[in-house]
Amino acid sequence: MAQISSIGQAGTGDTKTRILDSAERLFAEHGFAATSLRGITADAGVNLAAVHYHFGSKEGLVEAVFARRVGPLNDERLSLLDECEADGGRLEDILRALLGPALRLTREHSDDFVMRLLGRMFSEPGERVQAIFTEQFREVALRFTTALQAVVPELPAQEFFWRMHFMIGAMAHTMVDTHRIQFLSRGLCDPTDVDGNIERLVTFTAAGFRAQSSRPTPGPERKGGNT
Amino acid sequence: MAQISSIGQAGTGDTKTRILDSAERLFAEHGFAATSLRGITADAGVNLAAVHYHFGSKEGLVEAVFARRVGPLNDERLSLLDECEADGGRLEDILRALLGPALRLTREHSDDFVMRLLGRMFSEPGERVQAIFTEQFREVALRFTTALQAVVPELPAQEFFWRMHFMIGAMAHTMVDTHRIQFLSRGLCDPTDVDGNIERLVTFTAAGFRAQSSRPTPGPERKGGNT
DNA sequence: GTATGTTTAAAACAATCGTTTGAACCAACC
DNA sequence: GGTTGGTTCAAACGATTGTTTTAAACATAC
Repeated sequence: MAQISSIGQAGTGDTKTRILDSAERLFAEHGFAATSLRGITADAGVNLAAVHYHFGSKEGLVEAVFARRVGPLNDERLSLLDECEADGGRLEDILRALLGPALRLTREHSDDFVMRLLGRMFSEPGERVQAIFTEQFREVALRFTTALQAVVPELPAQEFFWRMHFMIGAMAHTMVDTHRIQFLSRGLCDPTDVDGNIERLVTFTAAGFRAQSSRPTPGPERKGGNT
Repeated sequence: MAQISSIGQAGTGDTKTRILDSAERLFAEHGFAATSLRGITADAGVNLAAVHYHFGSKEGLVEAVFARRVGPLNDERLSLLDECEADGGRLEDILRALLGPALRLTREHSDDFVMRLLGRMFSEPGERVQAIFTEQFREVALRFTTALQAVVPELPAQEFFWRMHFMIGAMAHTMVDTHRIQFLSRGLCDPTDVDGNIERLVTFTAAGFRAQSSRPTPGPERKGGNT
C-alpha cells in the first residue's frame, strides 16, 4: 500500500519497535490478558503474523516489553548506587538511587505508560510472568538489600525486610496510580512534579526505615491486641 | 421468601454463594480478565447460565465479589475509628484501625484469597472496575483523611496526601504479595504473623507521617535536584 | 544475478470467550 | 390436580482469541 509508506519515520522505527511501543501502551492501559494481539498490531499498523515472527508468542512479546525497559532502569539504579556508595552512602541517597530512576520513567518517556506498566508487574498474577520479573530484579534486589542493611545495622533483619517490602509497595503504587492521588487530594497534588515526589517518597520511606523497632506501643493496655 | 430447608449444606451454601466463593478465589489467583465464567462455574459445580441468572453479567459478578467483602471490611474500619476517636485518637491507633482489618482478612478466612483480591483492586485496570472501587471506599477515605490530618496538623496538606498515598501503597502491596517477602528475606519473614505484621506496618507508616516535612536535605548541594 | 532476512496479505485453524435460549425441574399455593 | 414463579439444565449463539499457513513482495548483501 502506497499510503502506509509515509509512516516509516526514523522515530517510529521498524516493525519490531512499533510492536513493542503499541504493546507497552496497551498493556499499561488494559492489562496483559485483556489486550489482544490484533489490537496491538492494528495500533502499530503492522501485520498480525509479525508478532510471532519476531517474538514467537504473546508471552514472548510480554517478556520483550519488560526487558526493554527493566534493563536500562536497573542499570541506572546500580550506577547511582555505585556513586553514592563511593560517596559515603547515606540512607536517603541509597533510597534515591533505587526510587528515583523508577519514578523518573514518566519524564523520560513522553507518557506514563512505561511507569504504569512496570508498577503493575508487582501485582500481576501468572506464574510465568512473575518468574521473569523476579529474575530481572535479582541483582538489584541483592545489591540494594546489602547497601540498605548496612546503613541501619541496629535494625533486626526481620524488621528490615518487612520495611523493604513496605517501601517497594509505596513505590509500586506511586508508579501504577497516577490519577487517584489527584482525586484523593482534590487536585492539590501534582503527579507530574517528579523530582518533588521522589523527595517525598524518599523522606517517607527513610523515616520508616529509621523508626524505632516495633514495640507493642508503650501504652498500658490495647483493646483487641492478643499478644 | 420461604426457606429452602432441603439444602442443608451450611458450609458450601447455595448456588449464588458457591459462585461467589469460586469466583473470588480464581480472581485472586489469575486476575479478572484471565478467569473465565466456565472456569468459575466448573469449580463451583454449578451450571454456566447460573452466573447470568444471579449476577446479570461477568461485570456484575465482579462487583458482587467485591461488595461482599468490602462492606464488612469498611464497617470494621469505621467502627474501630469511632472507638479510637472517642479514646483520644493517637496516630498509631488511627492507622491500626485502617490497616488492621485489611491485613486480618488472611486470618478471618481460611486462605489469603480475599486479601489478595482486594489488594489487587488498587492496581487493576479498567474504567468500570475502578469506578466501583472508588465509590465503595469513598466514605472510609473521607473519614480517615479527616482523622489523620487532625493528628499531624503541622504537615502541609500536599505532603499529607502524598503520605496517605504511600501508606495505601504499602498496605496494598502487603495484601497482594504474600510470597515474595519470604523469597526476599530467604524465609526469615513470616506472612502469617498477622498481628506482628500489622504492628510493623503501623510503625513504618506512622514514622513516615511524622517525618519532618520534605526538605532538599540539609547538605549543601544535590546532584540532579532542582529544588 | 542469487541468497537471506524481513514484511505484508489473506485466510484458516481449533479453542475459548460471554451471552442467550428454551425446556425442564421443583417447591409452594389456589 | 393445575398453575405459578423461582431456579437449574444442556445446548447453542456469534464473536474473539492465539496461532499457523500459504503466498507474494521487499530490502540488502554477496
